[in-house]
This record gives sequence, C-alpha cells and structure tokens, in this order.
Amino acid sequence: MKHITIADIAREAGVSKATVSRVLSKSNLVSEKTANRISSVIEKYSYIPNVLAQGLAGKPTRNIGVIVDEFPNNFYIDLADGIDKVVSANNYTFQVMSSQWEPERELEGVHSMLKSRVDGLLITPVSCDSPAVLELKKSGIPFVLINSKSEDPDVSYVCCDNYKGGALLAEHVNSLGHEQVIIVSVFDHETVRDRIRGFEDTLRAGALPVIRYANAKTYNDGYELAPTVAEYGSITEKKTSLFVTNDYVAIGFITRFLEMGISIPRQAAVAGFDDIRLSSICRVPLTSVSQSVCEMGRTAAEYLLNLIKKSSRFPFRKLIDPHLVIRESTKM
Amino acid sequence: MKHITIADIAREAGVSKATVSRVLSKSNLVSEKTANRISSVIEKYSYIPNVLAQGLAGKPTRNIGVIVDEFPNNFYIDLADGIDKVVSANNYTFQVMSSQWEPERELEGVHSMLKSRVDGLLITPVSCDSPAVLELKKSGIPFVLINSKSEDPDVSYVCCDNYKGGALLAEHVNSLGHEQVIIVSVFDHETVRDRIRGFEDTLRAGALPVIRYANAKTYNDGYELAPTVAEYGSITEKKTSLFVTNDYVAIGFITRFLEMGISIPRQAAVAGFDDIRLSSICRVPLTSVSQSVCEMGRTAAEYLLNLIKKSSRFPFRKLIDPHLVIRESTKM
DNA sequence: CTGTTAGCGCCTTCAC
DNA sequence: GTGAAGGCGCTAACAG
Repeated sequence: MKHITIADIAREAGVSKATVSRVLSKSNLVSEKTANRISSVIEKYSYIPNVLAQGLAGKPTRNIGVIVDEFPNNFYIDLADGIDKVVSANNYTFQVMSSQWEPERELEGVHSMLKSRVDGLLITPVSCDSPAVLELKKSGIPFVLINSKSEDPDVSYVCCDNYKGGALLAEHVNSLGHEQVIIVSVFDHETVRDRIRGFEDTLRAGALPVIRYANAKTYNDGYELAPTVAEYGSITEKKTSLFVTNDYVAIGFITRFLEMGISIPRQAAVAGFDDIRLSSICRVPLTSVSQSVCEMGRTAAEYLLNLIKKSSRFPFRKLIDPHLVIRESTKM
Repeated sequence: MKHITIADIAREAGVSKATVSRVLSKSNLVSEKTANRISSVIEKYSYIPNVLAQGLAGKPTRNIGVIVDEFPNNFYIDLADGIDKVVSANNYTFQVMSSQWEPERELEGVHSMLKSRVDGLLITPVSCDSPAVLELKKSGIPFVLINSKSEDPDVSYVCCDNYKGGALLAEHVNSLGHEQVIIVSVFDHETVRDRIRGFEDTLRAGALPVIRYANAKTYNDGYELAPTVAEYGSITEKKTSLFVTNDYVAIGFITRFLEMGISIPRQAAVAGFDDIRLSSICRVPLTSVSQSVCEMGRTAAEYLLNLIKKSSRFPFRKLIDPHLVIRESTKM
C-alpha cells in the first residue's frame, strides 16, 4: 500500500507541489479558492505529509526526547503526565527511553535520540556529569536536566530543592525530641545526598551515624532491612526517629516494624521523602516531604520548548519548593 | 553547529558516499581495509547518520508508536516497562502519546504517529472500534491492541481474560456465603464489562443489581461514593460482599468504610481488580484479580515486532491468564 | 498568488 | 570492491 505524496495531491488538484506545501503550513499566500480545493483533495485522500521528508527539508520535527532512569517507579508516572500536558498542548510529540541507571545505556539513548533528530531533550541523568550530559552539550541540541542540578552555567535544569526538603524534615524531627535519630540512605544519587545534607545540617546534635544502604530501592528492600536497623539502633530501648530517604522503602520499613511489634510512631517515628500516592493510604500514613513531580515535568518541558523556540538563550534553572506533609507516622 | 553528513565522512576517508553507506549497514561488500579506515573516520567525528534521511530513503525507522489512555495510572507504568524491555532489546525506540480517553485525541495521536512514520503501533484503545483503530486498519501499518479485544479477524490484540477474572472472583465470593453482593462498576470500558459479566455469570443468585457509576476512576471517587453505597445496600444490616471493578477505587471505599466504623472484612468484604502494588500494602490488604500488565506490554511488543518483520502475516491474539490473590479484605 | 528549481542526507541500483 | 546517479517527499528561495 503506497503512501500518497504531496505530488499526488498537487496533480489531483491541478497545482504545484509548492502550493500544496503552502496550505500545509498554513501560509496565507494562497488564494482562498485554491486553498479550499487543495484542502478537499487532502481530505479525500486523507493525506498525511511525511514528517521524515519535512524534517529532512529543514523543518523542526516537533518531537522531543525524554530519557528517564527507569519506568517502574512512581516518579516516572507523574513526570510523564506533566511532560505530556505541555508537550501535547504545543503540538509536539515525545519519545522515551530508559537508562536503567547505566551510564552507557544512557549515552546510547542520547545517541539514538540525536539520530532521530529530536528538537530537544529532557533527561533525568544518572549523574549531572555523566557522559550522556557531556555528549548533549557537545551536540548543541537544547536540553533540560530533570531531578539533577549542574554547576555548569550553560545547562538548564529543574530539580527539587532537596537540601531544603531535608532541612524541613529535620526541623520537624527536632520538635519530636527523640533520643536518637537514624538516617537510612537508600540509594546513591545526588538528590539523596542533598536530602541528607539538609537533614544533618539542620538536625540538633545526637543523631546516629547515617546508615548507608545502596540499592535499597524497593518496598521489599526496606522490609528486609528493617530488622537490621532495629537491632543496630536498639530501637526497642530508645525512642527513635527514622528518616528513610525514599517513601517506598520507608513503607517497607513500617510494615516490617509493625510485624515485629514495634509501634509506629510511639516507639519509632518514621519519615520518608517524595510523598508518593501510597504514603497517604498505607497502613500508617507516612510523614513525607512532597515534591511535585508533575510540576517538575511541566516546568522542564516548558523550559525546553522555550529553548527550542530560542525565546531565550539563557539557561533556565529552577529549584522546586518542597513542603512537609505530616501524617500519623510521626504524630506523637 | 552544522551536522556532519555522510559526504563529509566520504571525503575525509577518500571514498564515495556509497561505500560509507555500505559500512553503515554492515554490508560485507567492502574490503576490510577501507572499512576500517572509514570506521575510524566515523569514530573521529562521532558521526551519527540522520535517521530522517535514512527513513526517507526507504529504511524502516525502527521507531514504534505507543498510544495509551493516560499516564497517571498504574497500568501505564508496568506497560511501559514491559514494552521498553523488548523494544530496546531489539534496538527499536518508541514514542508515546496519551488519548486522555478522548476518541478524537486518540485519532489525532494515530495521525501524528503515522506522520512520523513509525514502523508499527501499540495502542490501548478507548474502544475496540474507535475511529483510531479503523484508521489504523486503513493505513496498513502493523499494530497491536492492548487491553482490548476485537472481533475483527485481522487485528492483533493482547488482553487480560477479564471474563475469567470476574468468574474467579465470583467463585471466591460464593464461598464467602454472604447475604448480599454489590457490584460497583466504576468505569465504562469493555474490559470492565467483561469482568462484570464473568462475575455475574458465575455468582450464585441473590446479588443486588449492579451499581453503575461512571468516571469513578480514582481513590477519591471511591472514597466519596462509599457512603451512598453503604446506605443503598444497608451494609450495616446485611453481611455484604462488595466487588469494585478497580483496585484503586476499591481502596478508596475501604478507607471510607473504616472511617464510618464499618469493619472489613467482618461486616463487608471488599474485592478489587488489577492487583496494583498498593493493594498488598494498604491498610486492609485487598483481595484482587491479578493481571500481569508488564507481561501484557512485553507480549504485545513482541507480537508487533513479529508483525513488522513479517515473520507472520497472521494476526496474533492472546488472552493473558488472570489469577486471584486473596488477602485480608475478604478473609473471614 | 503560483510555479520552478534546488537541495536536505541517505540508500540503492547500475555500471565499472 | 567501489563510484556515479537517481530518487525518497518535502520545503524554501527565486522567479514570474
């Protein structure tokens, strides 16, 4: 089944390809009469111009690339939603890839996107100086980092103010007046480090050293880790505040604690970060720091479109303001 | 910043464009020596061929389109994950759009995808005979329906066996021996209708009429609707089984019931459908019918790639087998 | 207002 | 093995 082309339309309408092209791009240098005639032919054959050819001939593809770390986390849903809202409203499309947290895969993703001539790129980079980001800079294509900051004055980003989020939480924890504080760092990423820095800087003295636990990304990981932490911190003896740097994992902790007979928040107060949907619905609703991921997606997409339109040549940088949501898991 | 082209490489390597093109497509009609020379030039300039031009010249784009109803639901995450797995493993990319459940938007989506010359298309259609699906058939492009079935012998689909899922649940409910059964149909979609049919066909007599409630898609909708249903069904007087055709909404019901002092499952047993992550973690873990959405995505993508490769000209049809997960919300 | 003429970057015969 | 030439479908000057 052969695709019909602009030439077919032109022939049928008895005009030149150029004229058809003009009505396609809504140029008003065409008499209304011929424009109508052409339009009806286009209708008749339900002709759809070939974007590849258009792109090759110099028009922007109106397609942007999105590279995320992985799909199956709550972050991506909201992000996609936010991006979709502005992208589709502006008649752009987007294609997605996942890096699976692997820098090489991320780089491949960038190459693949570049190959297909996206007009711009949104990326939640594995790290702010991963090869992919460097490659993007070299390429000269507009791009915006999401959930990552950059020292480089030329790169745009949208990120939650994780430092502040950590600080907010620490203030709350301070007010709880517990005998000890345990921090579980579940994942090694710049955003997580910021959360912890903000938390530690604001916390009154007396915190236990941070427990680092790489790759505790899931509910199950938290569930598994809970007994170790309980023992390490002698939670049954000292009133404890526990800060887990990620909600999903925090909920795993809570579930296990309850099973172990540790009462939340009486014996141990637990707080998370991200304020995912689950957090308000789970067994003991979780105190958490909320960052609007959907807004992040929206903002980043808007920035990117601006960069593409060259409405501004300056990079955009935005720290989204987090806020604290106090729920039962820390209510004394 | 000008893109370097095949001509640049050819010149630099002292060969013709054709030869470069040959090494690009790994043709073995090139002497190893020149091939190596060309490769190193390609390396040196980190040259990336222009997919638009390649596509225009007749090569497949290796890009497939995915149209989903909306992003912010649990379905999409797992679907994207499944699709990504097979698509990226086969060196394809994909672009996504959301229909927002609007048939016109869905149709636009198809057009947009067609315009950008995707090699094939995956879609969770608003309905199996929406204009978008018709258009797809007309276009002749390979496509697979997800979460929808079709009578049409020419169209491929991957769908959960929702009828069976409903039946499984009904058997369980039968064993509970309640005084009444209430069905809340939260959403008007063919899959939901199948669930209910399966449920009703298998249920022993004595069920209350189905309560239809369009657009109850969210947790909050369930939360709001709960009192009405409780009153309508005199839940406080009769031991009741409640089947809500969607987990997220079911959890909203449960939360509100608990607040109203209705004990789950003693006074009312509640079951859902989908087995989303939340269901095992929420306050009263929810009995639900599990369909592996990730598998659905994977299977659909595999089918599509087969169709694209023309390994088979026959449409594929697959009903994914659901299974029942019994949790506290119905444990007597 | 409309048609003509060049490309855009690549692939694919067809010769050599 | 390799090069030359034509064409994929469209847009963007440049003429009328």
